[in-house]
Amino acid sequence: MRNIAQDLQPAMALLATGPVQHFAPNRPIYVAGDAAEALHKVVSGMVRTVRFLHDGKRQIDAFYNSGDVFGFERGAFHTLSAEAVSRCTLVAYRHKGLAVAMHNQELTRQLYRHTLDGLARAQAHVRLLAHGGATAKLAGFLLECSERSADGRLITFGMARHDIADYLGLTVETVSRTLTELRKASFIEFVSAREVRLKNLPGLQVLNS
Amino acid sequence: MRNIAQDLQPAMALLATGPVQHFAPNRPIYVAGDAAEALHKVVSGMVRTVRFLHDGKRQIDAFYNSGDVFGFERGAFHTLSAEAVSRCTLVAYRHKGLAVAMHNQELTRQLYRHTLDGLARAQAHVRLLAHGGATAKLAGFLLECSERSADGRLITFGMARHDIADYLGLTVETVSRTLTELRKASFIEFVSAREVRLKNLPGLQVLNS
DNA sequence: CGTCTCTTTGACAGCATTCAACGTGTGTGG
DNA sequence: CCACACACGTTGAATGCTGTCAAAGAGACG
Repeated sequence: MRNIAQDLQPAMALLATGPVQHFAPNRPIYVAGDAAEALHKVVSGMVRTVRFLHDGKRQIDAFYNSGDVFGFERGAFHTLSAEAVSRCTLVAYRHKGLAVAMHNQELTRQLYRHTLDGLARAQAHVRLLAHGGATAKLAGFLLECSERSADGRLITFGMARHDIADYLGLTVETVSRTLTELRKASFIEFVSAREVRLKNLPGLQVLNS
Repeated sequence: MRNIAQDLQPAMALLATGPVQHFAPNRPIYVAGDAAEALHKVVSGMVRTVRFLHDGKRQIDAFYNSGDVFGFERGAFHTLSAEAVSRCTLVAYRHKGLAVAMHNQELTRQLYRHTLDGLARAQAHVRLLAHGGATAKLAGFLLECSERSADGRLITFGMARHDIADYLGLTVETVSRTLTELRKASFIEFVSAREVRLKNLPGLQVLNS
């Protein structure tokens, strides 16, 4: 059975590249309310999309790594802010150019595929958030990181504990505590505070289920 | 009684449509793992997309009302199941037809827009789930229902308490308790168990923030 | 070497879940 | 028309987990 998404060729360049941008850690890329003039593709480093709540709390909608495209909006303005997590470089694809590119069927399909990626990502995030316990959430988060890592068993966090907490709807303390519990139970092993070795993938999948 | 063809006019009028389908409450529309052969548009009634967890628990990914399109998948198979909440009628758009339709720029644009709608919906859901308390979640849910209701102050739930609970990552008991608290605090008023009048919209927005 | 941020750990209070029981409504068959 | 069954909804009490407040340890960088 063929599906439109299957026809898309991920290997091809999305578009003729726009301006290349560099950002230092924690620098804003765009802010909620800004005009949404372009999509952004991560060339290197890591990006987070963020929502700031009225009570001062922060919520992370997604993390983006090399190859990921972000900045999709339904309307003319950004509903989220985007920030550099680590030092990173991006390429911008302006919507003006995209409108023209819609004549090109291949590019249209790639754009569609990246949107579907974002949708799948958001749905996976919902699954993570709705399914109860802190242990389950962390296990799920580790597995998510694992899938995006070169070595599936060695994860290098690009982000701080605080970022993980705001992504999972937990507090920093709970994240820290739960990670140590996972370590004590031999599910994981710390190389450093930001590097984790997964010692029991099946076990983590059970915790996550 | 409206003519089905009328509902199709604004979106994808030129597409070859599959048969119109009718479903009784709680009947499956498709199941996770099925081949994703078509998108579905709700003509009338309400649909939920569902994820069944290994421990027997259930999670609702989204609710869809008249005019909404669902069934977007990144791969060739459905990752979620879809079920009728109420008695409902749908129209299917097969991917075969869509692939041909990608030549038509206007249809492509509409398809893209519906995907963005799904993305925005999922992001709003993430926001709801991550932002703490049961009261905040219910307030957010009521506001979400309000925006989709003809009369913004009178909501008619199509779904059971159990569905609301699985959508918000809560238990039925907590949903029930929290709704009565909101009633006692005069934020809402029950016409019946499935009909609520919102008496304090600004107040609910504060609770939700 | 000192300062700052990040991370970890502890104690306690608060809130959601769990288990249990009781109302409520709806539809079916007698 | 009534009675009953069954699914849905509400309420109560106790447990357990996460948030909060507080403080100390660990790295990074000048």
